[in-house]
Amino acid sequence: MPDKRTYTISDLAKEFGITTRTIRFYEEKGLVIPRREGQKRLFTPADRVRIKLILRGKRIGMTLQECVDFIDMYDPEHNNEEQLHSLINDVKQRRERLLQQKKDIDDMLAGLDEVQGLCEASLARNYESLPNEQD
Amino acid sequence: MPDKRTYTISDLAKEFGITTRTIRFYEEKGLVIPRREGQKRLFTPADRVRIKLILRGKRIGMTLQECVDFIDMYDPEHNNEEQLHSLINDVKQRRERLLQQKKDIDDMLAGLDEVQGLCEASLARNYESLPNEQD
DNA sequence: ACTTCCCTTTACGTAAACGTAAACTTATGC
DNA sequence: GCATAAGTTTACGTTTACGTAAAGGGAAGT
Repeated sequence: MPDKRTYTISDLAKEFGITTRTIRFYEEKGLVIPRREGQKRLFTPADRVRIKLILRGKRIGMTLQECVDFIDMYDPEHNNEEQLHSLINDVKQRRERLLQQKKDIDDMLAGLDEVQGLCEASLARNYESLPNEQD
Repeated sequence: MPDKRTYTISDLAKEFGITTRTIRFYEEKGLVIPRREGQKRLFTPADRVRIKLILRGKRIGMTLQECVDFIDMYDPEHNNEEQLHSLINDVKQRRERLLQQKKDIDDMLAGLDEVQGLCEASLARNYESLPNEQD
């Protein structure tokens, strides 16, 4: 049977390290649509996943709208051939951008290695020129 | 001899696909400090590289300030041991974040593959059910 | 001299993504 | 019965990263 668990707003806020305000803001934007129990919001596991995906997108610099667009590629509202080709095209562009980002990251990681190397070398030189127990 | 080439603001704007306003904004923020010839800005290759690095940082969602901080890790203002250790620590945290981002990207790429697969399968099914020349 | 560019400064405007405060309701513990 | 905690709505504030005029200077072409 399907997962019937529900979450309160602060459950999710705590889990993801965001504020309740943020989650309400996402609802305002239509990013999540929790049910209500009286006035209180009740989030489903599906909502939870959406938030997770949004935060993932944000980590690599996507706007909220881009996050939504990305997520929406999954649930198929693509009935006709036209839409399918369009979607494939979107996928292609997304992929290229992601690959560029990956390249950027690798370049930066290489930079970090270099910096760290210089630092450690500099520290080693310091110790060398200082008296130690073997003296 | 060092590269003595210079660039105008629109040279760089064109090269990087940004507006002159953006470059002036970066100067306002101290991100680049071009020389002046009269009133006009003259950018050096070093400025050009800085802009390039800034744009790279932005592509993976860094703020301008984070870009600057990142770039500044290269030119060593780290004299004493204290600063060196601090810098190494920064490097460590940066690296972890970059690795997380890389993981996020790989997850998304996998998602894209899946979506594309579904699209193509759907398209294939369409052709299957349509009359063709062999009929 | 006049237009056409490219450059400049100053300054107000804007979209995104929340932060923050105020004012109020609803269940829970003591 | 009253405080405390967690929830709610409404609404104005804030930061970042520029966009977009407005108003003008200086050189180059015709």
